[in-house]
Amino acid sequence: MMDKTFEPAAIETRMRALWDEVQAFKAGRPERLGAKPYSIMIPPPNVTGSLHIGHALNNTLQDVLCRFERMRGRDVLWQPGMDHAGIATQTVVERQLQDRQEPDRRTMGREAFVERVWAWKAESGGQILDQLQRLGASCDWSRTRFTMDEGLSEAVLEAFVSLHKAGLIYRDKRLVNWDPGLGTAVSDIEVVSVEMRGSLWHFRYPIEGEPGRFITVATTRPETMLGDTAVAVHPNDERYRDLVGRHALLPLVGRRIPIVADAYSDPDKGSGAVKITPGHDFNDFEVGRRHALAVINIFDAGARLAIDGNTAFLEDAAPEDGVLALHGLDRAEARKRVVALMDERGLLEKTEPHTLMVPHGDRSNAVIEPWLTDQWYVDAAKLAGPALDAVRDGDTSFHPKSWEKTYFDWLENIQPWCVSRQLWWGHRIPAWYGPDGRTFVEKREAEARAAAEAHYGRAVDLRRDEDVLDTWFSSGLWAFSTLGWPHATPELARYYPTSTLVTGFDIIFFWVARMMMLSLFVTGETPFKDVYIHALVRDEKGAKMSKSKGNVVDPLTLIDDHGADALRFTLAAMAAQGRDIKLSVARIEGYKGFATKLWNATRFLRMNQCRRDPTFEPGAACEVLSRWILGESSKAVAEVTGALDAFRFNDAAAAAYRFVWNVFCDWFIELAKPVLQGEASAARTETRAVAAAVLDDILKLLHPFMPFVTEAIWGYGTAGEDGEPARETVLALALWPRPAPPDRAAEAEIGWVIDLVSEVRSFRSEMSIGSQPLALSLVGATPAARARAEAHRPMIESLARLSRFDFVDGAPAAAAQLVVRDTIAAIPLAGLVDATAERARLSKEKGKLDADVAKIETELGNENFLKRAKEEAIEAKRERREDALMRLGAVARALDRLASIE
RNA sequence: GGGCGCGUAGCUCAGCGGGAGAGCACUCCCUUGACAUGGGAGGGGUCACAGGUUCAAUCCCUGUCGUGCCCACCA
Repeated sequence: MMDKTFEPAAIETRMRALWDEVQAFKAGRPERLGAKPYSIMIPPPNVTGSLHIGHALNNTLQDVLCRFERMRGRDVLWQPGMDHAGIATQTVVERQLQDRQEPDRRTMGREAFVERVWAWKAESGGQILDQLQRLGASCDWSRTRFTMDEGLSEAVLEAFVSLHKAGLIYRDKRLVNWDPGLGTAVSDIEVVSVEMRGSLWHFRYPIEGEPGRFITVATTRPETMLGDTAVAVHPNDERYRDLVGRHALLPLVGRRIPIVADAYSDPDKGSGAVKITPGHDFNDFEVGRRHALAVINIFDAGARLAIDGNTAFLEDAAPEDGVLALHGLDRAEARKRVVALMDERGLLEKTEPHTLMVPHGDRSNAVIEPWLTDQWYVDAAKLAGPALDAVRDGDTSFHPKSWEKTYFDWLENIQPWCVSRQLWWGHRIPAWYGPDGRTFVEKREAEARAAAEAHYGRAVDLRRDEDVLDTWFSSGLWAFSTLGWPHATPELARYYPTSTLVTGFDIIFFWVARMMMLSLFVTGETPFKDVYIHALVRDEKGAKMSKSKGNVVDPLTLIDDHGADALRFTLAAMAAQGRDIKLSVARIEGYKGFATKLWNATRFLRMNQCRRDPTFEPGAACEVLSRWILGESSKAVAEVTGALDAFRFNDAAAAAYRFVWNVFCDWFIELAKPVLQGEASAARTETRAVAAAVLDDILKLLHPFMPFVTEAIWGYGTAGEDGEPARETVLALALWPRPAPPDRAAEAEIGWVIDLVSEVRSFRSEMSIGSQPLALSLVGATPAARARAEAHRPMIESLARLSRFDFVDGAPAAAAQLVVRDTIAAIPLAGLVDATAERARLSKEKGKLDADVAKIETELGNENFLKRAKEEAIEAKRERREDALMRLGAVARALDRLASIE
């Protein structure tokens, strides 16, 4: 027997053990090898990660799909795993070394440090996988992969080498986004612009050969002037026309720099003349290229001034006293000093307050410095073509479709992807350099040696590239590397391309687009058929939740407090929202109530011997109530199925909720009580079986959303009572119900009963009658109506709380009259309410009906409406008019009768 | 500067061409043997604003206002 109260925590632990025991989530179960595969690759969480609310949403939706497809009989692979998260993990371990006052990474050396990271992973990495299981994620946990494990590392090497051989990966020296905090290059999408308040300094640069004449340039970054190699003005700018081709003398540095005409310069900005620093500004770099300007790097890897002994800086320069003393200063300090020096020399024209967008590293939050270095790049523009075509041609579809525009816009304007990182934790780039700097890219050192030997004609010493790859490079291979690629495994053949990718829009660029590009290049196939993009869970201000802001809602706490099922149901029900979800705890509480409701309804059915009957055939049900609830159940099955097929998680959840609570519990169980609690009869036997059968369908419908409570109620492995057969399988592997056609006659009949009961309840409440029993008479009922009333008499008497229920020919005097479809029900007023109250009630109803009828009449009187509207629309309107008129007539007659009594 | 959203009941949000919905909150009634984590009945909305298309607009189009996000190389 079930526990009296619903305790999610206990159930969750037990069900996890059960699924584990029967290996419910294992892909490739022998009995399903003939079935169509369905596969989802989990967006691999960071190994350093712990479950946040975004993961909870993302994985709930994936789990809903996987459980749904599994119950439809598909062979489901939900591939789990983790990402090595280069920067995040290296940072965590470095911090740990610092906290424990151990030698830092440079002191311990690369090999020891990497070993240390592995040790950290073994000890405290990957807690998130257990947390996902607490959420109920039905991944095939036996297949868990890690981007740094052996197989995936091989895939990375293979992909890198073949991209290189195809000329799609190359090494280049150009400006990169340098993160001085982390000491590594990052890609452009890892840079976020932050609005900051700063100043705009106007500097005077003396014109060569014309003492006393200056050209004024405005800058937000005074310290970079040390690296200036030109001043640019617009070709059409009259003010400066005579200066083009001449030179300015860079103050403090004494460098002679040309004044060039370039359309990049905007006459309306600042002074119209702009200082050009090709070494530390992306635009200036381009200007420099057009005018063959020198590129001077004035910073070291930590963005400190590196000018002393800097040959590029010192060439053709004669730094003033004190300038070389700035060597080693941080950017911010250098800025102050440069401004002060310029001011002292009377070369600071003015300083204006200015707001500007400053690039920051998304991980480190350090100000990014454009810096000239050698890095590895992926030729993304070339890879983008097939990735664009795949979506344009519909091989891959986004849901909602509107995200395709975002995807197209980005790929159409894509820049080379910088994939090298100056870190130690990650996939080391398989490139070796010969004595002359020649590069050999091979999967293994031995192959590189062989290639080098072939090239040089002798064995030479090779030096391996120090850098590792961007974490997103290995994530980009995830769709197939997890299945064993580059080996032709049976899993690869069976589950790739995958079915659906579920992710948030914030990683369309980072991950989705790159998986598309890399998968298409490597496998020639689009990695997934459908991409479902869900909302981001944000805080109440619409900001991303983050630990540093302290605005996170911990899903594990929510699970502790309300149960995983309630959290999951809430997330699924809210999945429709556009781009923001503001999670409401009240809503979660509400859905916990839903799980409790299901629990208690089940208890009631068990108490009333509603057992599954294997011989029961739903199609052969005789009772109207049976046929009705079976029809309603079918409707719910169709709704939930259709909604899930279309990724409308919220509609699916709402349809299931409505059916279970508002139809099954509120009406079916209540209507069935007289039979269930009555004497033995064929009707009782049938009702019990029907109740059990519909409950089974309910458990199935809800299982994708609330796996724990439904599996617990399903009761696999627990003894059936009173000869009830034991379950053949766990619910997770049971088959999804198939809808049957609804029974219109039963629908009309039970609908009438429900309306009658509702009318009586409404009357009782409006008239403040309380709970005392009422006498009710059907007035002038047709034989059919009479038969119907008789058939359901026990239900009606019990739900409407009637002391008497009979039939009369004419309306009794001093009685309230209720209109129920085509029937009038009369309740004697004597001793209950006075005629005034009843007249008020009827008048109110009449008012509503009058307004309704008037509105419909107007529409039906409109010729254009009749001429142009759809047939169904007109017909529906006519039906509404008939119904309203009928009710209005009854109400009017009742009012007349009241008047005649008084 | 471009792009994409959103403005619907007190709150959080669904709906998106033909009768305005849910959860929570609120009011009233009900401890009837599944559930008071409950049951029943209610109140509450010119669906941001202004035009337009249509027989018909919360829903489609245009604009305005408010609000949020993404992208962008501006001194």
